[in-house]
Amino acid sequence: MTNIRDIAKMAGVSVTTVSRVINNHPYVSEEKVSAVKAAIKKFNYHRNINAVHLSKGKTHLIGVVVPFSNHPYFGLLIEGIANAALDHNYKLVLIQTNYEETKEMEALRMLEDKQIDALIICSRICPWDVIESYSVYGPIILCEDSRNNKISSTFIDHYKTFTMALDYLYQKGHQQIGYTIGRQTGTNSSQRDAAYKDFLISNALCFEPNYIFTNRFDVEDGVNVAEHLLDMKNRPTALLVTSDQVAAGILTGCRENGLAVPDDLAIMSFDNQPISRVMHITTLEIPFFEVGKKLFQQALNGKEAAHEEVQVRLIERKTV
Amino acid sequence: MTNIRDIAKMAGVSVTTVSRVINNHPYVSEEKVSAVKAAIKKFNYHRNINAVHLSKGKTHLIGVVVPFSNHPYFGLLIEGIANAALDHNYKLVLIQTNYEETKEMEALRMLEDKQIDALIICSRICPWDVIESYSVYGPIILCEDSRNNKISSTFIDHYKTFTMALDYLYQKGHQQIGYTIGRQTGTNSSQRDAAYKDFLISNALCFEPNYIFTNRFDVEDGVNVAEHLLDMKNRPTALLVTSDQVAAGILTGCRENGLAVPDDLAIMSFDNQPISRVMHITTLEIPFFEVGKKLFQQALNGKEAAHEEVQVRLIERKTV
DNA sequence: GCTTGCTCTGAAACGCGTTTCATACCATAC
DNA sequence: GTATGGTATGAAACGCGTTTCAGAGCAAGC
Repeated sequence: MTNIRDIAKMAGVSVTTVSRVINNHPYVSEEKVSAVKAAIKKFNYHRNINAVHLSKGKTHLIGVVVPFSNHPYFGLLIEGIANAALDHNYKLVLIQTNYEETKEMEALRMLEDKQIDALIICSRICPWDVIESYSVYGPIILCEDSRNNKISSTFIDHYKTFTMALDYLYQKGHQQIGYTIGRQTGTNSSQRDAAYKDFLISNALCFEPNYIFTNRFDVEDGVNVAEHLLDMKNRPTALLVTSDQVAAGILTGCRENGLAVPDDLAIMSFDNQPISRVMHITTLEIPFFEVGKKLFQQALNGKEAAHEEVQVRLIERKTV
Repeated sequence: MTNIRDIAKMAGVSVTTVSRVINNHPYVSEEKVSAVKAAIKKFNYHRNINAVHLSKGKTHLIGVVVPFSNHPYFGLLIEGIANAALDHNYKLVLIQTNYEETKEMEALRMLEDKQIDALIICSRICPWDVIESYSVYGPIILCEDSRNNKISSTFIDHYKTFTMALDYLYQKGHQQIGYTIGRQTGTNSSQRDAAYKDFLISNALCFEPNYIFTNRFDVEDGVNVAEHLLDMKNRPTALLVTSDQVAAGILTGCRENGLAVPDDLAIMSFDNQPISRVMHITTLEIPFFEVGKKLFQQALNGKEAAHEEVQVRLIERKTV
């Protein structure tokens, strides 16, 4: 393999000059530029990018931590980040954790080792203090409300959003409202839980533990919720569903079992994925591209912790 | 930042010995091992991974080219590859092309620059000869039948599969069979097209150009197909659909418009994604995890071109 | 006529871990 | 008693591009 010194020799210039030509530095005479370019072409020279990385201490690589890649929520988030990265000539290193803490630690260690310039964590398992301790090595951006912490974030205020959605359902006459959620831990979930409980209290409603369906991620989980509903004596009249996929499953399950939507059960969902459009599901739109863009922007700028709130938008369709 | 030489000095050993300790080389005495480990701990030393990459000429990074990240097909493929990568301590660099040739070229150039050890292309736009010309720089693996080329692949024989599916529909009494497909170009599509045309000929059926729906990727495209169908005088009685998402859309569209499935229209789909299970769509299962695993395996082994065929499996449900 | 400041160039230092090669010691093997 | 081979260790070379620093040449400004 030819290296920069070979090219310098061939072109009759110094290594510095070759480097300048490669990096479009202005102060190189035309003749040397063409001599270097000719040599590069002749020997099909390509700089060893790892040497560049070592020398510059940067890799133009940004780590993206997701629990799964095949879930539409994360797929869309990745797509949003990927598109922002494209524009800035950055590449993404995908770190799929399956929610295993060791994998998340590996991602943090990649930041420490300077294998990535920044780290975007779309969903976290590690505790705050661990993540904070790694933030000295480079920007870490989270996708959850971290205003109480020293880590940057692009987030949706799920307390506010959930409250808004619950109020909306309440105004439509619903008093028996339940919700489905993915995992129970995590900032987003606890914000939602808090909003739910506060809503019940301020409207003097009873807490029904079996109105809450946890670990619902997928269409099939949604069908399962619908089947559960059938067996309930005192069924909720409305459900807040934290993913369009789950909502689509519930809707399908209801239809198959003769439960009318929205008359027997109102469904309000999250995300506004294509499936919700097709199935006319009322949903709260998350602007994934905007989120992805902001996450990337923060990863790029780094330095001080910043917090970007993103607003959701209610899209009224036919399930409420 | 402390480097390996600092640690060597602190521990009173040579740089080589430090390197040996880090890499668990056997020939180091216990006392030196502990001295080095102590120094590493004391100074919180972490080796600069970019120096390792430069020195070794490897990055433990594998590039994965996809047109989109948010499509369930690619999401599942990525998930399969990511899981295989996890087991082997490799990381994935996600290169989203949006089917732009320049982006795919960038991925090839990353291989040339040694930024990635291998490249998996899930869907390709560049012509064969271009891809072949880059295969000298490292393993390139494709996700399409490349038995005619010098590039490795894990693939599904779409000619065989399509033929099988068409025969199945024919045996069920269908003579007016159409199909939907994503993009028209590409090996997979032309194999399918060839299978379709051969099927028509060998069964003495007429070619109806408007039985073919191109550029159908998503649920919404599926709904659109259903709406198209309504306007047709001489409607197909069965449709082969190359994605569960599209099939779900068609099914939804049919139901909304009073077209009975399978009586008015039979639907046979591909992938066996969760949505097809929930909606009881008859589909041809693609074993994504197996595909992902094999793709990764080939990327790892590299060297000579190899071809791995993967079989699909018919899953009979309620749409045929 | 002298200062300032831009253009152009290259030697040398820098970023840093791995690997080869040489060497030395000690213990079996014959 | 000598050859053989494993254990243990370090100096130096290697992978390679970027950047700093120093200096030369030339033109515009006062």
